[in-house]
Amino acid sequence: MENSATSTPPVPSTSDRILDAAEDIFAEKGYSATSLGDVADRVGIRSPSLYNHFKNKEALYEAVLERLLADFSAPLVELEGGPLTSERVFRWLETIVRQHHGNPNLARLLQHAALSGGPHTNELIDRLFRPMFESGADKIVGEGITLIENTGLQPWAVMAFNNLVMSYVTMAPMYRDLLGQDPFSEEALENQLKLIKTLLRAVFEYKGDPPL
Amino acid sequence: MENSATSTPPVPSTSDRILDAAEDIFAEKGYSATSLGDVADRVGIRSPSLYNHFKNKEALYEAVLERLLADFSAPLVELEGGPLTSERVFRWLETIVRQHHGNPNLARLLQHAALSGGPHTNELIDRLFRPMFESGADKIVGEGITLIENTGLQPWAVMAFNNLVMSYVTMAPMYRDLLGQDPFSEEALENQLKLIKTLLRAVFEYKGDPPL
DNA sequence: TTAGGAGGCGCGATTATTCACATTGCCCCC
DNA sequence: GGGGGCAATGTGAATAATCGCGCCTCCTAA
Repeated sequence: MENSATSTPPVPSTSDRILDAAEDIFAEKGYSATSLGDVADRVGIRSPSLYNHFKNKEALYEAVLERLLADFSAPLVELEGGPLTSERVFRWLETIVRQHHGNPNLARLLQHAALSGGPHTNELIDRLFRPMFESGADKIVGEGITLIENTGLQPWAVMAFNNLVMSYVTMAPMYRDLLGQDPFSEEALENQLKLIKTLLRAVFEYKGDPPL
Repeated sequence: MENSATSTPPVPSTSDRILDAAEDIFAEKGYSATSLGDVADRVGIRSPSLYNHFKNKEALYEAVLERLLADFSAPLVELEGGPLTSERVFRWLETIVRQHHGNPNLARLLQHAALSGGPHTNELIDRLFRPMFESGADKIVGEGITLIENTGLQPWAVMAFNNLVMSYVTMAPMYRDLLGQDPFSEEALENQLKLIKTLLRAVFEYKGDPPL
């Protein structure tokens, strides 16, 4: 009871510290290039001690995935249901942007999985993206969105906006180099939100098919 | 002289076959997770034989990068210079889309580099993206593009459209699963081009800042 | 006293790299 | 034309490092 509700950081357990370290390293190097020695080093223990907390490397990876998926799913459920106004869509995108901005590791892990495979890749894709195509997110209609409605590009557009958000964090070093700004600063967040908002607005307001 | 100009495939040299195999595997697994044994296996030789053609693993990686950069730079130089009309911008984007569609390996390698580092990462970023910010591609003005002009988001928009293109191929497995279509089919290419064209048109025509 | 958790040791597999060696094709000179 | 180098290119064996992982011992807190 000495560390349950005393101060703000409640002294994370060893298991949690292992999860934290593993998440960072898996996200950086991908599953197969990650060595348990590196994970143990960051925690400050020896690699055989990891086996007191997780069955093996794959189980550790699985636990990392599970925790990330839980963290990212939570704030999105409250946005489900109800009519899909343009404002709702933007709030949904803004939530996702802020999530990935706060913790880039899920996007990085997913990108590694998409490139190289690794355990549970299909399950990861399923649990992250199926909801978007089932709970109505692909039915963005009712406000006169000419862009998507009659071109059959709805799912493509959904994927595109998602990629826009996720590739921003997986390509963070590029942004750092080329824009000369910490891509995870508050200022950069605002810029990305402004751009996405503008793009989204352009899409919602765009009508017709004038000659290019 | 017996195989100089006989048939269409001019019997690639061993070095070229090594480059082909290495490119695929580096692009899939990234630098550190790629084993020279895998490369040699795909070529059909033993791994020590690789050292007859390349000094070491890093030199092989370097050669792969060099060849890819040369291939991708070539079709883009002819689009440089001249006034930046919306049509030019779209043709430029279309060229990039078709390039990455034809060979996804550069995008994949760059994504690995952005995530995990590896040799020559900074040089790779430089040579791929600096031209876009120097030769005038960031000065998309003159047609009344309200979106970009006065918001300071120009480079952000350039990066966004690039990410749109590149993340499509790095996320190809996702597209295959979720859209139920081979992401590298002609049909998928047309869909992606249509979406990008539409987005770009929306951006070019969008003016003003009505309330969201 | 007891059980959980950390460390030390080490096995077996894989990796990049080196080296000694076999084989091949080619040029040159007798 | 035959044969002696010779460079190019392949091979298997060997090395040192690293990896995942199992085993066993010891410490310590309840």
